[in-house]
Amino acid sequence: MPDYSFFDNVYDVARQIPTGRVTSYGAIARYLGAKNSSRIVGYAMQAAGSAKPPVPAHRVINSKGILSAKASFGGDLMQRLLESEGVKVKDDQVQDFKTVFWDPNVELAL
DNA sequence: CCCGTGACGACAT
DNA sequence: TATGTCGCCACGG
Repeated sequence: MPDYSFFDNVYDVARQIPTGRVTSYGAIARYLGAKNSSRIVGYAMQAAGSAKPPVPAHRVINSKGILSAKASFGGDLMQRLLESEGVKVKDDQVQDFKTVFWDPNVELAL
């Protein structure tokens, strides 16, 4: 087994995001007990492309519900993936964000 | 070991 | 309300 690190915790939570739902970096960070390390979560997601099994990084966005990572996916790929799962996106902003929002602190109800 | 980087978040103006 | 700045901490070089 590889060397586990904070990234692995992030990936583990991200993989539990149900289809058609999204969550925020801060929510994951908070779930991991590092609410002030929201940036680290985003940093981890950037490397998620090399993670296995693959992580649905397109379901992880910022607390504003904005596709801040869209640029990293390339073009409108991220938006298309979300819409493909039933998440409506308008101008890089998730519609009904509070409705599709999936909070690990609540759903996983530790 | 020290420095720079970053897909964020909260607060200050 | 909108824009700008600071803090935060893991990872790589």
